Amino acid sequence: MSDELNYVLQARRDKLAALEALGVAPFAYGFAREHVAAQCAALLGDAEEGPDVRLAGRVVALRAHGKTTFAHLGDPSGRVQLYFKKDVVGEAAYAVCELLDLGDVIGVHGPLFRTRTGEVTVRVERLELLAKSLRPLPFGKEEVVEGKVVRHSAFADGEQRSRQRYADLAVHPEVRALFVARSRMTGAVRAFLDGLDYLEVETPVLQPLYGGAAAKPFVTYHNALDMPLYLRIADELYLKRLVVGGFDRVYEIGHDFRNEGIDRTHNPEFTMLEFYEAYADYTVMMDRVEALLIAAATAVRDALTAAGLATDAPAFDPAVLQGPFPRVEWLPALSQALHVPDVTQLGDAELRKAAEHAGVHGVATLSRPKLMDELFQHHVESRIDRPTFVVDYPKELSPLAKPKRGNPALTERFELFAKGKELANAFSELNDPIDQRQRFEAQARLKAAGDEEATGVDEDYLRAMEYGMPPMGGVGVGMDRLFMYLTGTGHIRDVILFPTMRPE
RNA sequence: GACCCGGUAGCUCAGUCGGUAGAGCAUGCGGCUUUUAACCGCCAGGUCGUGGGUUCGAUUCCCACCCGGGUCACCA
Repeated sequence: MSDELNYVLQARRDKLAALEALGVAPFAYGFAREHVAAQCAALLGDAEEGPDVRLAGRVVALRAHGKTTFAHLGDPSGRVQLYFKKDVVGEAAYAVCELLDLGDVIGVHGPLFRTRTGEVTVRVERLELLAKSLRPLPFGKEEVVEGKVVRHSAFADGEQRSRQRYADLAVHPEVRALFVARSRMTGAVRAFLDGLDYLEVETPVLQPLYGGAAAKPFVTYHNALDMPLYLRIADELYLKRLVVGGFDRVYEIGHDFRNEGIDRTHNPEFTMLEFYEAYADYTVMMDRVEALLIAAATAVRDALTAAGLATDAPAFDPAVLQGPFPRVEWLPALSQALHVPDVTQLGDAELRKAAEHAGVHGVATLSRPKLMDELFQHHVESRIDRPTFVVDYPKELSPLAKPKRGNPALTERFELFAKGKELANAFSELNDPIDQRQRFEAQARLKAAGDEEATGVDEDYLRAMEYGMPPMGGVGVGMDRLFMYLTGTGHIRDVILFPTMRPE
């Protein structure tokens, strides 16, 4: 696509000049809006003629008939039809009307009435151009078939919709509604945690050491300090420092950054919720996660319903909105899936055979715990549909969790799965500084051996822990993926306003 | 990283078994004072992703690259 002034763009420039010749300022400073589109139906009621309204928004449909013009004005609340009649608005204003384009931002003033076909309409008496659109928005034509909006020649190129999200939003009310729902979801999560006396905090994005997860970081450089800094891969270690300091319940919603591939479930920067609660173990956190998910689902459902977008997405599913969610234990669930009494009693050969049968790649090189993890993913996780807690992971798979009371081979850890995808991960958090140091040192050895995802020893964090860290439960929830799940969205790009993309 | 698919007008797409391309909508002009995918008529609009090769001739065939999508691999 050329950015040069082609004939379409040139036509808009010509109209701009024509408007200026008429003495119309094409870019205004403001407008005293008094109503929104969605109010109009109620204001008119059953009457044929209604009160005056003052509306502002974008011209989203335009049908000129000579000395009469119909248009639709779109604003955040919806859309309403406009009727311009030369006899009503006058010669001068009608001349402006004839220079309107799809996409122009205008303000109108006039009484409501009902057209012959029954549509609530503004009989425009005054028209103000607020911003001339010099580049055509990719509006598709719409028709209503059996109550549903059918869009023709739509703006369908997913790449361009992501790159030019402003245009995507401008022409797709349902995309706006989706992102409103996302904001409502975040708001509901905040309200939920605030209601439990959690404190929302902000911790460093730029960190001298990265940790709290296994991932490759982004590296940047601070000139004045003359040192590299890492963009955080997790919030965990700073939030737990705050619990040491006496903030018993803290949470943060912010971006983490991981220098990995981009696909339908991965964006290099993504929104993570982490929350930590002193004196709570993982069973308490399970209750929190369940209530939080229900609050999030309710908010999404309400927002989509308000926008007229009721769907069969999980946010509308009673099994999601009510709970309690089933809880299954990791080892028994795997044993049952493999039809064996106890998966831990299987020999290495049997495990490998089972893994191979499940389609796992590189079976020969995998350790026992990793084999079992692969089998679990294939046979259990991927088949979980309704939200389900999986609890008590093998110790080898959960280096950051405390051992399970009464069974040190397991850890007090749970993950929440739904539709085969992980929605939350949580532990009874490790608070033993001696154990923690050993784990850091193991990581440091891996890093020294070339593991890019291993972290180093965080001496400052150990110092904090040595002062005495209360026992606590901690949870991480990927907000993008949670929202994808609740709305049934298949691509993370579609739930992030400006996803990371290569420049054009 | 591997493999597969795609990139043609402002938008959505068709097409050329190799002879520099079409449709619908949008745009422009004319008509129309209750239309709603408005309608009727006319006109215009394209370095066919980029670079190279083969060829008398490439948008079409070949190679490389760029961008996007998908599958797989990798992955707290």
